[in-house]
Amino acid sequence: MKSELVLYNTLTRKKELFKPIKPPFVGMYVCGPTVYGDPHLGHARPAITFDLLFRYLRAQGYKVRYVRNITDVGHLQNDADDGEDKLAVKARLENLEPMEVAQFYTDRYHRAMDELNVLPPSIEPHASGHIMEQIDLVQEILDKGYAYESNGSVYFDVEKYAESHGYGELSGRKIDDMISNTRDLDGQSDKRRPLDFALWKKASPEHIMRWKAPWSVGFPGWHLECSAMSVKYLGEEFDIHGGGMDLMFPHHECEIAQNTAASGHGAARYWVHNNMITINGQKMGKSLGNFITLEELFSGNHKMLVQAYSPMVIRFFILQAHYRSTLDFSNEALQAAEKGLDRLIAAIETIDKIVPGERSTVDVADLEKRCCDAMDDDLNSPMVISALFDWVRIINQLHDGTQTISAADLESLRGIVHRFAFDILGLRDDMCTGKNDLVGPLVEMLLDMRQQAKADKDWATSDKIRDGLTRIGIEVRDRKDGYDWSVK
RNA sequence: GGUCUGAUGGCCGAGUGGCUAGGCAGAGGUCUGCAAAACCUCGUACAGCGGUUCGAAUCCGCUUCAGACCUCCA
Repeated sequence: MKSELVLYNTLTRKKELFKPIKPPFVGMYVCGPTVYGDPHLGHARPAITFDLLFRYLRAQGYKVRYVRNITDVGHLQNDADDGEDKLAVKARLENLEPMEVAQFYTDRYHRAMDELNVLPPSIEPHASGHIMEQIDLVQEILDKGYAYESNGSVYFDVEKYAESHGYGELSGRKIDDMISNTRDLDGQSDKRRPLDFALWKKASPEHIMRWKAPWSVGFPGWHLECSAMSVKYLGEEFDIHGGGMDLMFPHHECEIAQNTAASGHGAARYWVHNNMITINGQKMGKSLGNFITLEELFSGNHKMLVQAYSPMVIRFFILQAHYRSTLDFSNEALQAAEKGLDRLIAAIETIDKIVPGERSTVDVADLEKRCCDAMDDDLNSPMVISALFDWVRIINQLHDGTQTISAADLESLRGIVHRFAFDILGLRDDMCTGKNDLVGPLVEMLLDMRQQAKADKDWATSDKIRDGLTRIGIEVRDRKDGYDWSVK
């Protein structure tokens, strides 16, 4: 296993050579969705980013345990006012059991991920199934003196913690700035200081998701689950922690503080953060009302969309940008991605039609090197795609006979392209879905008839067959010595 | 207000001291019965102003603009 992979570590703000704690094993934790709404375009970015990392690590021979949680409890809607749970609010509105809501959206999330060809994680723990672990962690932090109980709730004592540890290191914040910036006049809070965050909240009477703990009947704070579950499944120290950049503060910062308070050190070595998707230059968000769900994207059913975009187009679109850059959404950009993807997939299919020659006029090893180098350089998927496109041209030239390739090189070309396009980038060839055993011979019979018509200069018949096939979604491409066809 | 990013050709998007990113769109050509596809050729893009340098889109400073986080968010 060659490991030249370099990852940008938010913790050090540098690209670092990735060295697992215990090779060949790699532990990776990624913040998953809060299942109180439909999965949207924003969910696709981290899912695909870390799917790419997961796939690449596996391709490198690592045995990866990938943990991605489901948040089905515990994200307070508003720390200051009613302290109600997002899921509970949604449940009351829809008159459903909270778990029913969570299950519904979890299923929809899974379906969308499946369509995007995002591999399921090794473990997908639910916050609601790990209340005990979270209570234990709160107790540990209390025992270490970094938390205090107040009226049935437990808060993390940020200032005390900051005396001996760095709070704000991940997000690059200074505690003094934070103190001077957080002058909330919230007199009702049980918190001693505004910076403190909840580890356990006492449930108000109308709060329906609640568990018994030593301090009160209540529910865990919203940073706790990731601390508890990552350590439970990956150990007190593990390799990679991922998530969206917006989670850097306060979520991940608090996570580090919780782990450090309990065990003396942070849990993750490499913190990897994907950037956001923007719409017209603006972040997509619930409050902005400009978010597009994945289902709307796949169906085209949204006022901002001029057409439907297939899951693979979305995936390809996302992979065409580096994960740490913002990616601006537009119909134009998505349409460009769609056409590019079609051309790429068509070329990959063309590989199988290339007739090998005596010797190669092309350097297949160069493609592999470019792809590997790009992936090793902090998962530079746009560079991988760029290399593949250079080879789209070469593949077409090989097919046309302006270049030649030996049988051995052809086999290795096929292997490299499939490995990077399908196994690592996770693209799926869904262009030949219609090419089954029944349709194929039928189409070819028609096209043979068309060849005969062309030979007879019977253009009327020839065009009738072509137009008819085009109408039902079969594209015919004439060649000097015959034809190619594909299902659009 | 504080902290931090970013500004690349018509659009999307890599790169980051000297050597073509790539895709989409556009122009011309080859091929073709026509068309499509494919292939070939084509764009003097790096927000502005200074500075460092033999040389800067790439480093430094300032200016302008945009965005993110500080509150739930992927």
